[in-house]
Parts: sequence; structure tokens; C-alpha cells
Amino acid sequence: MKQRVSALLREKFGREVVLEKPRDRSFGHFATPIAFSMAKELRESPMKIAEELASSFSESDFFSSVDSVKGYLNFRLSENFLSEYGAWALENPDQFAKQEKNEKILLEFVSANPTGPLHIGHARGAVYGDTLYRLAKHLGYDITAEYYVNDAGNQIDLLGLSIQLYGRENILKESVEYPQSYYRGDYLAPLAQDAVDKFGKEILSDESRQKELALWAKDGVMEIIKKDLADTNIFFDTFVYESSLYEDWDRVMAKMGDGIYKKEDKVFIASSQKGDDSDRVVVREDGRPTYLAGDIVYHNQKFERGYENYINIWGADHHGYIARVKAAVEFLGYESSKLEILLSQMVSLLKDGEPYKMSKRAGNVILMSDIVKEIGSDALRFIFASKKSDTALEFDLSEFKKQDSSNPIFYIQYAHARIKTIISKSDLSEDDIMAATLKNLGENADNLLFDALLLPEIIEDAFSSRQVQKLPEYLKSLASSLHKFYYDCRIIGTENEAKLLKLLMIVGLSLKTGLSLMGIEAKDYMTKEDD
RNA sequence: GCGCUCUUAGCUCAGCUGGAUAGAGCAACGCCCUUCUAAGGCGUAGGCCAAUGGUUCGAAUCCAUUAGGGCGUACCA
Repeated sequence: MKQRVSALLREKFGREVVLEKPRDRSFGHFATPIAFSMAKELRESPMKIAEELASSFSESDFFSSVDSVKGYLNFRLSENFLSEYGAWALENPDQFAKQEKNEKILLEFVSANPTGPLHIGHARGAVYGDTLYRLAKHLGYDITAEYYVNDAGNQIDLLGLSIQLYGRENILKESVEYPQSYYRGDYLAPLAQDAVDKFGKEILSDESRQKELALWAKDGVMEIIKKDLADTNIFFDTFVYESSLYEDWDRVMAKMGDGIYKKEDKVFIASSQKGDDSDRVVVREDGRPTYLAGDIVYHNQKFERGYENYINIWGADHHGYIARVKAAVEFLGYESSKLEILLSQMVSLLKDGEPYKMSKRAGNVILMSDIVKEIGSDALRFIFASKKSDTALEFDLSEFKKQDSSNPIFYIQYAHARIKTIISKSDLSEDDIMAATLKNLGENADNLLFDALLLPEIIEDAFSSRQVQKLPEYLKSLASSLHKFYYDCRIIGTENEAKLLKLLMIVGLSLKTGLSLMGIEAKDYMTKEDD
């Protein structure tokens, strides 16, 4: 709708027009302060210009009114337009709010090391990424969700060591001395046991077999990670393994030309030429590549696969890393502006106002799976999608266990369930409802209809600005409008029953579509659980 | 020290490319079930948008400085 209005005005005024939401719905559906910017050029008062502009609009099918208030130009869409659009949406629910963007995007997210289950920080990036992915799909982008598996560095050796330590203590019943860093947690138990079953007990004590053990175990860990993700409706299209990339290393180094140089038996990337603070080591003296080396070959591979845009979602603690990866992309001969790096910030958890206790058995991290168990996938997704991903977030678990309006996910679900309930209680057939027109329903109903039809532009805006939280914000406000309408307006048994049901169906469609874009299934019926 | 980032109601957060009286939810205090699920609705109270200065018709929003918080500043991933 907004696009149509804005296109229409652009044509009429011959310039880009800023459209905004009026302060108050009574002003209209859209507003523009264009008269203020024209005032300067024309040396006239904004009020006068606005008045002249307003009167230049004639009666049309599209706008029911255009008027000027204090220099603003306010537009009200016609009932005709709204009702036809609403009817179209209902008849074409699969096309509602969809577009055909046809741009190839590679979205890389999560990419947690295959050394243990996902923790709460990963969960945030995962939800953010998956929500973007769903929005992009809906908008018609050809987007690929990719997971980069770091299976080639020190952390993999550490995984081997950790399994050995766990097995020696718990299976062989040895007393072991733990080094400073190693992985811990319950997930090691089945891995250690399976390893013994497969390779025999010796593998636990043979230091030279750590790598072998780890490379075998990482697949098991990846299964754990995939399960964590699947439990929150997150799925990936492709997995790229770091270990598979190194055969390309010589070619990629050559490709970077002068971007790479040798010094003191080490290989450096001249990233300081491209805005990084200093040059970085990519291959150590002993020939082992650094983490950055893996990222360079990986990003080269990404660009060679040919996408129009690349989006990476990284934990905020990696932000210092952006400059060097972008530098590498430049040396490889690609435009680093095509690589967009989004950060997801830290999460701190509270429970009943107290810091959430990390469990020893989980290895002193807060596991994503524990939180899902506690509040459910829907609530988890809702929380993370509701907040700007690039600011630190603190939230209290107990708030999301409540089943009332303090819990936004229930609030929205309830709105959807209410609609379904009313429809099921009506004696009218679907044909009766679909045949009704949405006219002459009064201001409240018109407003609700307009709100429900805003979904397409919310989706577009949420994706293009990468501000996923706009969607849940919108759904909350739509749910609120619905609840209010429900309270004010009796539906079943009134003369407008068919029309009103049609209106509710449109609202339901928006709610359901919006929720599904957040990876949440709309409920048709809510049952209250007693504590 | 340097870089990035954040600071909006008691708490957790929205506030789009600067625009009309600063927005939710929670918590607090009232009111509304002979109504399609009260898992709801209505209302009251609560803010010098961290501070200062600048840009302009107009700033929570842009710029600069300051203060405070977070993160980074590895040949770790």
C-alpha cells in the first residue's frame, strides 16, 4: 500500500516523497511533511502549500480524502481500495505479502564450532538469521542458509582431548588431571561410549589419536547441533566444512597477489592497506594456518559460487574481525561492500530477577536446549526476534512462562485463536463470508482492516533494514487492535456477521503469516494449563 | 591507549531515511465478566530521550566533545 501511495505521489509531485505514519489514525492512513521541504524553495508558508496541494487532489478511487493539517498532508485510503485489497488477500493467501525479488543471497549464520551443543548466545544469532531467512524467502529472494563448520583448528584437537579425558575418568575410572582448557558437559558421555565401542578402549589413552577421534566425533556433535536447531524450527540448506577448503589454499593465495607476503617464515595478509589496524598472520612458522586462513578460502569460495549479496551473522565478539575479512575479499578481487556483516550481541539471562544459574553438568554455559525446554521454542524465538540483534539484551525467563498478557507470544496466539473460535461458532458458510463486501463497517472496522493489510510493508521493511523486531512489534499491535475490536463489537448474530467474519479472517491471515515468518505456528485454539 | 557499540518511564525494550502532544509490555493503583475463551478490555500515575555545544524552519533521531556501560584490540576459535 505504502509503495503504491509513494509511487503515486512521486509521479504527481515529481520528487521522492517521505511517507510516514500519522500521529493519530484520525488524521488518515499516511502523512507527508512535504510542504515543509517545499516551503523553503517556494518561499511560502508550509500551511499554505499544504492546503494548495491538498486541494489539488480530486476525488479518486484510491484516496477517500486528502487534507492538510498544520502543514502536513494527510491521506486516507478509500474503503473501496481497502476492501478490494482485503478480498484479494483472502482469495490468494499464498500470494499475500509476497514479492519476487529474484536476487541471490548467501546467508551464513550460527557456524558454531562442532565441539559442543549450542548455547544461548548462538541461539540469538540462530533466531535472527532464520527470521531474516524466512522474510527473504517470503519476499522472493533466492536465499541460501549456510552453516560454516570449523572442523580444522585447535578446537577440534581440544574436542578429541576432551572426549579422552571424559572417557578416562568416567569409563576407565582413572583419576585424570584436567588442563586449563577443555570442553565439558553431558554430551561427551555418549560420544566417549560410542568411541570405545567403535575403536576400543585404547583410543582414550592414545594421545596420537586425538585428531582421529575428534574428526570422527565432530559428526556426532553436528547432529546434536542440528537437533538443537531443529527444535526451534531452524534448518540449513548447506553446510561447508573448513577442512574441505584447504586443497584450494595455494590457488587462493596466488589469487590475492600482493595482498599476501612472507616474512620471518610466516605468511601475512597486508590487511592494513585496506583499513585494518595491522597485517595479520595467516600461516604460522610451522605451516599451520590460522583461523583467518580458513575464512579467506571460505569467502573466496563463497564469491566464486556467485551471489549478488552475502550476509554473515557473527557474534559481537568477532567484530574486530570484520576489517580483515573484508580486506581479504578485496585482495581476492571482489567488492567487499557486497559482504554485509551483522552482529548479534550478548545475552544475559535472569530467572525471577536473579542471574540464571549455569549448570555444572552443562559445562558452565547456558544451553540453548535447556532454555527451549524451559520456555518453549516459540517464546525463545519471539524474545530474540523482538529485540534489535545488535544491542545487548537481558531478559527474565520467568516472564515468558506466564500465560497472560504479560507474555506477548500468548497475547498474539490468543488473538489468532479468538478469530478461529468465532468463525467456528458462526453458522455462515465460507462462501457466505467470502461473498460479503467489507464496506460500510464503520471506523473501527476500517482501521482494523487497514492494520491487517499493513503486513506486506512490514515484512519488506523488516528485511531490508535487517531489523527483524519490526515484525513482532507489528504483530503485537495488530493483536491489540483485534482484542479491542473483539471487546467493542459483537459479531455473531449481527446483521454484519458475514462482513465482520471476513474482516477477522484477514486479520487472522496476517497474524498467521507473520507468526510463520517467525517460525512460530499459529494456534487455532488455546487451552489454559493449570499450574 | 586505540577501535566499534550502547545510554529513552522503577524494570525490559520500540521509536524507519530528522517532522505534528515521546511509545509498548512488566511492575503500581483503580474500573469492566447475564457478551463469540477475562489467556481480554478501559483508565490513572510514571520521561530535561546520559550531559554540553553545533547543524536548521524543526533533533531522541545528524555532527562534535564529555561522562558512564559493553565488546574487541592474538600466530584462540
